[in-house]
Amino acid sequence: MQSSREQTEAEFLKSYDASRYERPSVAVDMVIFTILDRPQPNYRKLPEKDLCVLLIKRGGHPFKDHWALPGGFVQPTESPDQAAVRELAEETGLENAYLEQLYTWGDPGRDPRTWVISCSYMALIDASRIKLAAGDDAVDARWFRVSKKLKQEKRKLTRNGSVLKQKYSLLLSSEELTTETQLEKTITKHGRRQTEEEQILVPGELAFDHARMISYAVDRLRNKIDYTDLAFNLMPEYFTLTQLQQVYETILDCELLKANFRRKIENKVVETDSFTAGDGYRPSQLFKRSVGLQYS
Amino acid sequence: MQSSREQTEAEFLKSYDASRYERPSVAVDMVIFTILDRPQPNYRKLPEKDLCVLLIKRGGHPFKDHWALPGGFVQPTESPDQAAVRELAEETGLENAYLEQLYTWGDPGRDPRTWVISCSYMALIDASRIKLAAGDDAVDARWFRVSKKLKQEKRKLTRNGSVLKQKYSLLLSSEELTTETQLEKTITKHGRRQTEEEQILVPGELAFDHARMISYAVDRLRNKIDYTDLAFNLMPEYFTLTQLQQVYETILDCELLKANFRRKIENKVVETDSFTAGDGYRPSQLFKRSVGLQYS
DNA sequence: TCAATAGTGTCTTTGAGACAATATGAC
DNA sequence: GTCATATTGTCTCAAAGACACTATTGA
Repeated sequence: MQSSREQTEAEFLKSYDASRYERPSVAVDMVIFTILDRPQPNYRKLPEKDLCVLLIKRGGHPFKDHWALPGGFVQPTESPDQAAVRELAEETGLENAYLEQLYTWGDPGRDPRTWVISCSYMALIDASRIKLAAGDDAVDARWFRVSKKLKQEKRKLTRNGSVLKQKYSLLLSSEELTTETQLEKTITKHGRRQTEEEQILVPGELAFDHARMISYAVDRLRNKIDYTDLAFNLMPEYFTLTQLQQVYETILDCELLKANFRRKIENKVVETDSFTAGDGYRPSQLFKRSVGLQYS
Repeated sequence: MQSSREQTEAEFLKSYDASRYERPSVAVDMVIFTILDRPQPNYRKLPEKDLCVLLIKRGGHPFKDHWALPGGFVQPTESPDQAAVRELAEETGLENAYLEQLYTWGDPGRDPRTWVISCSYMALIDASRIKLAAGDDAVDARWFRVSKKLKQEKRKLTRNGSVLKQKYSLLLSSEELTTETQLEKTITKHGRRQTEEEQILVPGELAFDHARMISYAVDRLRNKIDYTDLAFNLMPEYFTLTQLQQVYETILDCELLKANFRRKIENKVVETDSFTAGDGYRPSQLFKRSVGLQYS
């Protein structure tokens, strides 16, 4: 195989013409999620949780002073996956967080400078492990609360199928800025075919198409949390079952019944001998993730 | 926003430096699936079904004369998604098949010519609509039967977690060539963290890393067929429930019970007045996909 | 009649969801 | 005791799975 490839170098060089075509820059953009406690005014109450995403304030053009996802260009010596690991480490100092490739975006014109194709990744990190060195390398980095809500839904029958249009509001907020992006998801059934598409109706103040990337990541997280163990990546090593439930509730944006939730996750966790204390109410047992031989 | 971006052109140009970095070529590779009847020797028996993938024989280096996924480079005027639509049309003549982005691969050295990052897509087409104009543009194109099977499984407990190693065999076969690729999937649980990885143990005769792309696509198809309506994209407009069940069985590589299957899909299909005839056994009612307002 | 597939009924088991009841520590 | 949360038990309902039975065609 090797030898036959080197045999006719003329042809090899001919196919090398591909390198004369125009090439895009390829970037990775990191949607880094964590769960943070909301400052709770009422004493001796459980703190509420928020799903948060890490954004940085851009120092240079384009979109100077706008908030954007952390990321960077893929180097010739690394794969996009490796670039994502590197960017995550540079941004948060974490070497081994959960990381998942999401989608590769490349609408012409998504970057006003030049042709850039971007591969988005989702990272899940445990907030207790990270100390946001704000201004790490002279950039502002902040956690923004994320809330994606369905605002409107329209169903229509067409000649040979049907259309479902859903309007969503994606709200990102920190102490410095609150910005809303309005998106429309269109699910079309035409004959046997079903297609799905999400468009930006009203862009917010985020740089590039990063609001859409965040929206996509929220969807993925919501969908996968039910049938995977993704949630544990957002937990500290020891946690109470109520804390775990709060993480599910925050991500799914709905309330769950305690008894049912515990049944559902009972074989994914192991109890420990430790308990919480000093909270003004009954102590709660601490659990760890099960390290057993079940996989999901 | 626009004005502030044009304000300090000096800075704009500075960030434009990104274009001086080395850039990769970006390609799309198409995993085009269909279901084909296996030639059935026994008369008046239902034909068995095979999951098939479209491969083309490469005319040029590298991997000259090896079989490969159809695909091509993304142009500056289009997104990867649009490139996938274009490539699918060029290869099959189909304008509106089901198409889904799968994964973006970019291991350095995956293409011996130069730095190429490739975005893989899965397409599902109804074999009854396609007439493989073999040698369309002077390339051989063939359907290869796909079979991915678990060969071995090892579970091990580690200090702070566990490891599951699964060996798979991916068999691709047509009249011209049968080739096997052996893959190993490693699922590691370490503390709260769960990671998954698939490596090639023994490469087959396919070009580039295309065997891994096919393996990934088969996994995706198997996972999604349970909770989506993907299967209908592989069906003709009118079909019997047994044919639909065969498609599920072929993809999942297991047998299903008729009564249960019918209950599961009864609200996804609509009956018609037509029946099959002349098969040597009881006629079967033909169904269409439901065009109702349910979505999945 | 038989071979082969089409189509339906029902029992059991499993799991999701709803709700109720009891327990415990700080104050 | 009260407040707020922790923890467990049980009932119902729906879906999944297993299995058995009847129906219809061509030969």
